[in-house]
Amino acid sequence: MSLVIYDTLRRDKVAFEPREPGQVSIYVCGPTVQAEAHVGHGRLAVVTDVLRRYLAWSGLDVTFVQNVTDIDDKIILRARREKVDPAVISTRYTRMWNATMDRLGVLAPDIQPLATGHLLEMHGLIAELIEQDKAYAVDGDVFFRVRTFEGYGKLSGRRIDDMQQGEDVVDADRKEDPLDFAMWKSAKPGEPSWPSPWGDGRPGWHIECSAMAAKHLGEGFDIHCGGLDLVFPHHENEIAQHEAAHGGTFARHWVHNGMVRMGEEKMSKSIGNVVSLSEAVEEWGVGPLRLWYLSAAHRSPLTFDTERLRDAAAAHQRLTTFLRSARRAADGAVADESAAQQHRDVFRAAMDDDLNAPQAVAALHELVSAGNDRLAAAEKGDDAARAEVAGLGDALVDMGDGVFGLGLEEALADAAALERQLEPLVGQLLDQRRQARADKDFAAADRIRDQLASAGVVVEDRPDGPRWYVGAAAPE
RNA sequence: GGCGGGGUAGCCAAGUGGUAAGGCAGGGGACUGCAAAUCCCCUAUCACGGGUUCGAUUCCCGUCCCCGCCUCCA
Repeated sequence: MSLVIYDTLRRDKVAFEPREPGQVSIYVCGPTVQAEAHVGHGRLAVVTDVLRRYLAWSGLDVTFVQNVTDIDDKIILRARREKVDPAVISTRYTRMWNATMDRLGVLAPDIQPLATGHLLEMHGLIAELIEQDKAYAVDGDVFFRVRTFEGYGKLSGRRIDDMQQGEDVVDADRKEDPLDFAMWKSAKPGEPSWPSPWGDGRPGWHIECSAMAAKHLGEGFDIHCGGLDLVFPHHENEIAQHEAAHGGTFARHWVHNGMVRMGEEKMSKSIGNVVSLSEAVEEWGVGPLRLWYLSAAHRSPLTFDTERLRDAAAAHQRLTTFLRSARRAADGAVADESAAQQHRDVFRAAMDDDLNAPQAVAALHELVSAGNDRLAAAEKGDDAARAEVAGLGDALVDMGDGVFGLGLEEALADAAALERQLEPLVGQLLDQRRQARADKDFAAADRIRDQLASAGVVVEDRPDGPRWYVGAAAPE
């Protein structure tokens, strides 16, 4: 493992050094469960999933924590609109989030802590900060005294005095300083609240992550992930809360993913240009969608549009087609592990270099090119070629599915199940077609082929006879 | 205004001080009854202007343009 990764705090690529050799702890800021996940959330999910898979693939033992923010202004607003309890909203969207993640092929977190389940931990942290005079309570609200933390701004590269203060600072009348932020918000009529030493209320947004990350991963855990748009103020405040209270280092590495754009704009709920993640998975399929996510470096912006998704789908098909051909041509041959060594090395080098997914995907394509080159020989029964093709296919699955979660093997298995069902029907049609071709009635033969194609059955005429399979339905 | 990230072929996108991966699309050829799959071949003076250097797309300075954060946001 010699991963080098860009660390937002140090503003540079740095060698990844886990706190404990061989073990990695990752905390990811999860969703505020107030609406369906959109394609932007999917990027966070895939980037962190690939990071996690890659570390595990490299032999490390990964503990992955992603929280759920289940209490917040927007949840309350939505509940009020729908005239239901806020917990109904948070429960609904937590379930939807998890279901969508599952369909996206994202591994479930080892721990998925809820904000409302960690109020005691938050209270402890807040009390500690008050004790140290780094926070103060005013009429049931508790604010963090930003100017007492000298490291404030180190993550986002801001100097406190440069910060522009908008005219509409929330709670300006009660804050000592407009920069201060709420850790505990006093109960408002009609809002859910919990008891606390400072009166009934609910937690501020930032406190939950400080408290839950420390509780589940301990101080100085390895990697904190989130969207680039959370750097300030959310992550900055997480650091301030933890480090002001305990000293030390909150997280060793900060990894942020870039935004998804629609055209030239960020995809964002407030702009209202969001595309539902579950609909995107439905429309494009897991593999193509994930390949699209991996088509740009993880910090770069990535644009969502039909043409790019189509490109990704075509590229994905190239991988699947090779795997199908390789499996068939290998015909049970013992894989030649060395066949893919070079491609594994390139893949690993690319991933080690700041998770350079575009380059790693290129390595997969080069593997496919090498495999395609040997396919003809393998199909003719050349034993060495069969072993090579088998080895390349295995390596493609190992990297493409194991690290990138492309679901290549699964797609083939799904197709195979359909093929078994369709066998009698397709067999009969192909018999008719064989007869038509023998009679030189190519119009009839082509009609049959077209009919099968419209049902997703692809027919290829080979020197040794027709071959067919259920192809991925190409989205239009 | 402050901070940060970018401008590479028709599109997407890596990358390097010694004339630039990969995918998609396109063109030509092989194979095919025609296709499909596959193979071979073709398609970039790296935003602009200076500078450093034997040599810069890659380093430095400037200019133009784009995007993100600075308020909720993955």
